[in-house]
Amino acid sequence: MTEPLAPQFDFVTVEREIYRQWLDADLFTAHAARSVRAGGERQPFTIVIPPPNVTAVLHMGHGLNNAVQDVIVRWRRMAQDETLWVPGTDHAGIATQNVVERIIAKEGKSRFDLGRDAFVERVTEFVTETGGTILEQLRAIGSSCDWSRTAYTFSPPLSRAVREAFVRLYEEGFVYRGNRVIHWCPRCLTSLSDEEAEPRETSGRLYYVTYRAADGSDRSISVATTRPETIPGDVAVAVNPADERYRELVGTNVVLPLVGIEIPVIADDYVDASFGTGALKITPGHDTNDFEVGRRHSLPTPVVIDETGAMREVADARGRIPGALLGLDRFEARDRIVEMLRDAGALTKTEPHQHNVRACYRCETVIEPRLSDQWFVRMQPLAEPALAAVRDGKIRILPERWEAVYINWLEQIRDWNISRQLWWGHRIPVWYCDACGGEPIVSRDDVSACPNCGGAVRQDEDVLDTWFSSWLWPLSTLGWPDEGSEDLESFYPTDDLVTAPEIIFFWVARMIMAGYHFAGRAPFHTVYLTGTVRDIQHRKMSKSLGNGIDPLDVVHRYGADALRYTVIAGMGMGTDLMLDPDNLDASFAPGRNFVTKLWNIGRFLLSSVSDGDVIALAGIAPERLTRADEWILDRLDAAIREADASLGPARPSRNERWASDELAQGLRLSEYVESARRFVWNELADWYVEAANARVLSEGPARDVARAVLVHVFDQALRLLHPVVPFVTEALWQRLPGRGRDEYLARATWPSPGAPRARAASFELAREAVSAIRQIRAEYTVAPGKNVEALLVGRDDRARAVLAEESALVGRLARATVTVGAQAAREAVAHALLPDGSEVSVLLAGLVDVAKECARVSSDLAQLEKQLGALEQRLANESFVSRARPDVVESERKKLEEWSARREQLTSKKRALCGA
RNA sequence: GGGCGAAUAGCUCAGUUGGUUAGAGCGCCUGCCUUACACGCAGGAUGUCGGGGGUUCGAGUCCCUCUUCGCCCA
Repeated sequence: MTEPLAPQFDFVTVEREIYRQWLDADLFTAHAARSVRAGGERQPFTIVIPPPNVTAVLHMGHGLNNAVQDVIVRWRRMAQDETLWVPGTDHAGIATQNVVERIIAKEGKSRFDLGRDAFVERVTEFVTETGGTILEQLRAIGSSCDWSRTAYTFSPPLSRAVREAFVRLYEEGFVYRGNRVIHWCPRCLTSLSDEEAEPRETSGRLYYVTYRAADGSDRSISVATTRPETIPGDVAVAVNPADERYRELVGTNVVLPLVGIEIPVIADDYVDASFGTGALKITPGHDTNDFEVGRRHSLPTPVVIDETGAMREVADARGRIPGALLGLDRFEARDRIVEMLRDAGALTKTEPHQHNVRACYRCETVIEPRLSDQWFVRMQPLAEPALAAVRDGKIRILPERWEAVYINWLEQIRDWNISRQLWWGHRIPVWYCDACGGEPIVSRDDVSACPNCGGAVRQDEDVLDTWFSSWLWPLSTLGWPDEGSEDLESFYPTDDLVTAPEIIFFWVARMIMAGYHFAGRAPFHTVYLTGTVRDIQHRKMSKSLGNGIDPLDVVHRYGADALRYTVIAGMGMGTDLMLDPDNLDASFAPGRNFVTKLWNIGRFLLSSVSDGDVIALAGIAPERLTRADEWILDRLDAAIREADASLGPARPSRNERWASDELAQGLRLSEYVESARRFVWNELADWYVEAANARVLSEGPARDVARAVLVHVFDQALRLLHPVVPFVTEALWQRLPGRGRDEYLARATWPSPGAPRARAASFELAREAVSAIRQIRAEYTVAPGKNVEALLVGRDDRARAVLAEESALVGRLARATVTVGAQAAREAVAHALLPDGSEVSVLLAGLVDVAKECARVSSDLAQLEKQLGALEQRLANESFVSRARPDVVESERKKLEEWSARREQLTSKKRALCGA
């Protein structure tokens, strides 16, 4: 009927072919009209992708993150939700600009040589040519995104959303222009947000500098600083008001060394009396904290370092920089000023000092805090609903421990600097009229003339922080600000957000704020934070360390399914994933082995049912099922239940709020995978396929039943596994008997468990008998091909009946000729006692070693005695019996009964074998 | 300096509200190329659950403390 399957799963060909089929059948496109929110029949389920940078190429982090999303999305699609996974990319302002600047630097040019328009044109070209590579790569790992909805943060519709958000926030008073000390990258020549200026542990030096009193007395005050080059910008020396040492100096003036200017000694609580000398130099132009102190004391704010990091009298700083320092880079200036201070006798000592220095998150250049005009968003009012959402269980963060981090940050949130002195990004929609010099004109539409005087206007030179477009992503990709957008109505709020913990502040928290502010609702109900991919030494994989693994390399070697299986099965919730870049075979063995196993099961199973029709299981009368059939159907149901329990619930059962018992449930992907794996491998392949084989190969009605069960169970198993290994399951499923041409597993219904099966449990006795015989065979190293004789003695009538009915099966699986008797054999045999008390004896002519058997029984008995002793003691304990839960006591009593019976059996066996 | 978390088999990790003899994958040992699968089959070994103290009839699980490691914020 069908061609036999290839001996090896040709994933290269098959994966390409299957993905093309999915696209041709348009399986990933969501239909807004089908969502219940738009009057349709289906629950919507939506994930928006964390948009990778438009210039990015796929790395393991993406591989992991998108595998997780695809598992969830495919599960919900099969569960018949109207499922939408929105793909897209981020224009990544600073990152992309840096990439293109590096390219033109090779041509010997800077962006200033090209000019703004030509540079932006150049970046646009670059992005058009190379951008979107990563989206192609996502297909190679099987991502089932709705490609018809591919979004880009710099596209016209999303740019419109950005403008709308900015203007609305301005109108509402949340956006303002402020003159503040911000983080400045002297290489990128832009300001950065608090989050973009990342702390780096650095070994520096602490310099102790003496500031002499201005009254000519010999009094002085020594300050400790890590940045002596900022001394020319000092406006005060601050001490703690409670600090006795300096009390009498407060209110007097000291002289700024090398500069000669007089500055006051002030008292401020900010100063930590225990750090350094307890006296702090205050440089409001170049330190955020000092800026606040300066403001409290109405001090001036001289700026002595320019935008490139060079010493210059930039503002309010006339006469402050000694000639020898003028024009020097800040680090050269540091060395120079240290020498000068030493020469002047003002440097009392230096000592090594570990501290955190902020660095640009894009180029690692040390940040220079700098006073400048920037646009800010007032965050505290926006943070309140975002804080409440997590506290009230409208949004859950998994693993839960990240909730504390989120809450902690939001509780002390600071205003967000959103302007960047870059060229690549959304230009700030603010215009200035120099003629009338009035209020800035903030507008949704481009402004060409001043609305007041009709004069010329110029647009603000700055662009917006990339994250100012990212925080709108769940809204803007669905059509916001167009309130009538079908997608917005049908798919917003979305469901899960899957991302890395590093961007909780950059992105996750801000999206929640934007969701509440602009749409009045949380953008999603679940935040799932993945772990980090690390190498064998637990170092984060990174380009610079060269310890990365290219996911596409893995796809070429072992297939996308193997990659997906390995990362999903290997990553518990929130735990890091360790992979060895130098040993891909070992790292991806779990996935590769499993996919191969699945393929081989399919190959065997499909070839054995390929001739003639297979009856649907529903057409088989229940009484025709064997005990093995019922057992595997029962195990299947158990696997389905476990998978459901590990994955779900998909959404809060009550509207928009998680019940406390649901808060931490679900999305345990590794547990789901393990349930499905165990079923397919350890139950279906290891037992049922072996057990059913004889019937499948036979002629007659038993064959029909076995085939029906086999096909049904495999069909369901493939459904269960499809989200994690979509390609191989789709390829096998389409070959199952009775499949039509245009049926796809990707759209098949998710399995649901059936009613309990009474006889299923009794099959365990047969399995235990087989295992017991196999164990004896292994212990006596009986050649695998050699048949043995085994006698099974049931503990009671029921066990005897089961063993009698299954004796042929037991014999076949254990390579034994099985007799079911009423009494244990007396000859020299190897014995085993099954958990229920039934006995197995294997006759081994000439092989049985009585001493060995005696030793085995004795050790079993000793073990049992020990446990039984503990049990008896527990039950003899009055307070246990009276205080433990009754069901616990009951089960302990039952156990005592069983174990005692077992002890009797073992004791009599021991007597027979060991003599005495 | 403030906050959070982790420590369970050689490695990576499960172990839900305290209640069977603490599990899985990989690795390891023994025997098998038994015509679906050696990327496999059968069997096996391995844990004072980081140390100490406490609560409890009962602790890997709860509390305190110490040690080590990690993360976030300053």
